[in-house]
Amino acid sequence: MPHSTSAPRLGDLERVVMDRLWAAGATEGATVREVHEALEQDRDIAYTTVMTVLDRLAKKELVTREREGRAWRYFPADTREAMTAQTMRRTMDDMDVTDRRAALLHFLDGASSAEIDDLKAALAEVEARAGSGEETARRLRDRLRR
Amino acid sequence: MPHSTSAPRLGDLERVVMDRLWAAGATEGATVREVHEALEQDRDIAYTTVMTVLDRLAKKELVTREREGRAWRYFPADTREAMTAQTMRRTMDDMDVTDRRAALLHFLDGASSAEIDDLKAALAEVEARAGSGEETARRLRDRLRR
DNA sequence: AGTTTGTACTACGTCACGTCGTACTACAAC
DNA sequence: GTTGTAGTACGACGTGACGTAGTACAAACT
Repeated sequence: MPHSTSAPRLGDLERVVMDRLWAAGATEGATVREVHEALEQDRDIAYTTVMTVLDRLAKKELVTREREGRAWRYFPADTREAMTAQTMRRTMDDMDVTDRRAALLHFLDGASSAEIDDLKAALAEVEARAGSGEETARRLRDRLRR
Repeated sequence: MPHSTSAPRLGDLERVVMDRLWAAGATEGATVREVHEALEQDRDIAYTTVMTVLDRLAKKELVTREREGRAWRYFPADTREAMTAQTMRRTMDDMDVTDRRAALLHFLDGASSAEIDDLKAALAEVEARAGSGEETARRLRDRLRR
């Protein structure tokens, strides 16, 4: 049996391509040609290489695509922030961390004070939403699961 | 040029081996034999396989080792929690997240309320340490860098 | 001296990724 | 309608990471 790290990770080029899609905007998306033209400014890369990467990203469901004439238009499946958060969460799950408080403490230890402020802001926002009748994405998911 | 995702990731078996080391304890550590005997209970695995994995973990500096007679005794280089936090942090860096608040918000969205409590506890602890004269590891690092 | 214990080094299969080439197809321009 | 020209689909190759292990060889017991 070979290896099989649960979730899909991003390679270097894959990340660069995602960057382009995000730069293009979630609703605009981009075609292979557009991404290729953008990347070509910085590096020497074949059109088909970009195509392959976009294709693999679609298979991993990190991007979606819609027909546009004969071509496909690709869209990021998630925002950069959501994808990042998801990866972070998966890391914690994969590592089988039981003492999450300790893990988070270590995480904060590596954080700048600006980041800690960000975290407090995020926390406050979650609290606020919990206080009002608004349903967070998480709570919605929880509810649907039951 | 092939790919090169900045930081070392753990494969499945590597993680299992780390689990054994952590189970053995950071100060006790374990020899190849010990780890092998433990793993053998659950799966059919060669002694040398364990050795190779431990060797690679050492090269990645995820474990350290000390001579003990002819054998090596291996120790986890970090706690599970520290390593997890480090990986999470690296994820955020790698993903080039500018809007950390949004990322953290998404992270919290995937969190259970127990986890949120953990986070608040961790945050309070950091605050407390900042308030007292105690120096956190981060602040120490910051200071040394300047 | 023979057996055991342990390491070092090499090796092989597979998968993920970066990287393309080629074959084939619609659609447009002549 | 024949010739280009996008575009895609599919396959392929090289390399590094990992899981997996064999072999060779040194040290340590018996």
